[in-house]
Amino acid sequence: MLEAAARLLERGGPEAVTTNAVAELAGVSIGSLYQYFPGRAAILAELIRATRAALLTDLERTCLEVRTLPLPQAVARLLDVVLAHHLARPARIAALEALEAPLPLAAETAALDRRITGAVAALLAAQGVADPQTAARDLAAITRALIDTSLSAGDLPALRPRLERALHGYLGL
Amino acid sequence: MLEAAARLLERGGPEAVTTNAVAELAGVSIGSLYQYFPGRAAILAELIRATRAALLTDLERTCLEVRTLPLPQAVARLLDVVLAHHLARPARIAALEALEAPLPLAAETAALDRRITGAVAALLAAQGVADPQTAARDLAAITRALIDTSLSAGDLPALRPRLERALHGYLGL
Amino acid sequence: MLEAAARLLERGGPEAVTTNAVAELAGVSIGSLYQYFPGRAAILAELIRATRAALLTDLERTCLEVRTLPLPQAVARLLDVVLAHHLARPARIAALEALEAPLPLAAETAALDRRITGAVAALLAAQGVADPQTAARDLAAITRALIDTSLSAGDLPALRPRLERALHGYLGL
Amino acid sequence: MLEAAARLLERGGPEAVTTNAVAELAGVSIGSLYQYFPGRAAILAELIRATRAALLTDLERTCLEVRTLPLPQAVARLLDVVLAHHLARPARIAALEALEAPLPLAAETAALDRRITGAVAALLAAQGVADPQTAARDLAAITRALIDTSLSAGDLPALRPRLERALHGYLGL
DNA sequence: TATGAATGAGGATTCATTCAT
DNA sequence: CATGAATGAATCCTCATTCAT
Repeated sequence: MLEAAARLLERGGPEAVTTNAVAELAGVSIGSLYQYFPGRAAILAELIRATRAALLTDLERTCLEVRTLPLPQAVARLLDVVLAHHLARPARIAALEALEAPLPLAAETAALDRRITGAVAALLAAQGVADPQTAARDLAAITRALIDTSLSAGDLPALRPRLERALHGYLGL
Repeated sequence: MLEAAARLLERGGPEAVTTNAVAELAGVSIGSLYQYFPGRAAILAELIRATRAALLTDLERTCLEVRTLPLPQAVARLLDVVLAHHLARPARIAALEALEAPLPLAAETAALDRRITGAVAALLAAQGVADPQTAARDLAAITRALIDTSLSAGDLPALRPRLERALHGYLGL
Repeated sequence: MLEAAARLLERGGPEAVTTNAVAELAGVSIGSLYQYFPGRAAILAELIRATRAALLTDLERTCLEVRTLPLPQAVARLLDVVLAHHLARPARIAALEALEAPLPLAAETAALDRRITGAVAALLAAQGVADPQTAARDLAAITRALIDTSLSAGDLPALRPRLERALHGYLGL
Repeated sequence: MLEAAARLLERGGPEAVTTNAVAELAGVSIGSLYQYFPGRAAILAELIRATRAALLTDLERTCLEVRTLPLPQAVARLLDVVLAHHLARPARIAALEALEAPLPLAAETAALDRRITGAVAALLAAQGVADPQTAARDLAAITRALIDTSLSAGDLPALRPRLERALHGYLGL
């Protein structure tokens, strides 16, 4: 059912994710849908949460692994993870991000966000970066933005060096 | 009527922009609304187009003015324009950007986008930047992304130096 | 539309009063129904209110008229009014009364109720009846109850003397 | 399960008595519920029937006991029984009565009703009351009505003398 | 040109009931 | 016998759009 919701979101935006459409595409009845989710909002929320949780898992592990590397290499490794995350299901991630802005993020998802930013911020702090919280947030924003544009322009493969230039510039490397 | 639609969009997101709500807030009848716009989608499209056109006007003029300046100063001047554009009505611009992603951009708006990117690209080309089209697109994406995060984090005033670091880094300055 | 709702209520009880059924029987679209009533509950509430208001009008006038009559005659005149009220649309009144118990009476309807009881209580007080508020309430309850039973037993025409015996007994006449 | 249904009925009215809610509150599965009752309506019907049967048992016994007493005392004894019946679970009885009006009384319940009325009618007939069937019905209606109003007004304790005045008046005592 | 009442397709949600395990 | 996941008809309600005045 989440898979169905994600597919509808990719194809037609948030408005296409109707409870009936999700149920039909998932091959279940609306009744069943409501046995697993309290409502439409919960489906979208869970979609966001699950995606975030997947990224967090990968990112936290990597942050630990690269803690002792020089900053440029550490950044490169984090980029590997994030780019892989987006490349797995490009349209889906983009659509979910567009969804988040207006939505009042569920408590648990907000917590995941804080943990993601926190993990990166800890890494930056250990490397002597000033205001690591803000830096982590900014780097994430830049990364997401360039991935999204490249995605719709179709030149994701060539993005990497441009993205690294921006991030290194931000970090003063 | 566009003003009414914009206000509703800021307050309640896309779902709040119903034809009836727009008509009421604008102080006209729905009948009249449909005499000026063929439908709900057209209102949103025009809202995007008008905002884009305003930015284009400012940017094109500035691009001409800074053509002979060294790149860092030129970038600084363009940033002045873009930041002013966002600061005038922060919530509105953010909401409109969130709106664009799923929407199939109208032909005219797409053309405006191309002119905006083109103007900046011409400037970059004149300064010897490689692949100026892509660079213009990327710089715009970075700028938008950092403005949006800073907006929701509430530290827009302190954004400028961080943003310039990222852009300079991207341009290899 | 209220007429349609009332008819459905008579025939099939509260559960038969669905918004779609009301609209269809009234010969309008559901959309129109929602332009005149904020929701299903409002239709039922208005039905009760209107019926109460009609009774109040008749009863208040009669209370003034009979103020100087001896109590037995006054009671007889009030009974005329109440019986006429029920006989006009017997099933409807009964159904509405069954509806009221669980419903959280709207403020305005509760006010009407108080005015009805108040008018009768004033009359009783003027005649030296003890605890006129409670007496007014009790007399109304007895009257309603006997009308309802007689209605479903089909012997309304013969009810009058029995009803008067009960009321006179209550009042100690 | 009947107990659960009754509790739900008291708390939230007929609409709160959903099959799922009954099953959950009773601590059984819906599947089991449907092994004991053919459907939702049957639960409500049985609730009414059981309550009626309990009253019938008490009333029939009492009718026999008071057969030789003078009418006022006999009435007082019957009132003892009926008032005790309501006072045991005031909200439940009131809710059940509200439920009966629209419902098509099951055959067995209607039979119970006839036996209740019949028992009282026999008593009245033995005391020379005219039209004992109708009288029994009317007395029951008056009693129920005054109990209900007093219940919602919260002055049940003080009801007795008022109720007896009405009943005695009806019976011409 | 302006109005706004009317329309009805479509969306979210509930709940009585079934049936495979 | 018991279970409870699955079903889908039915309900309330919204909102884009039309059209007679």
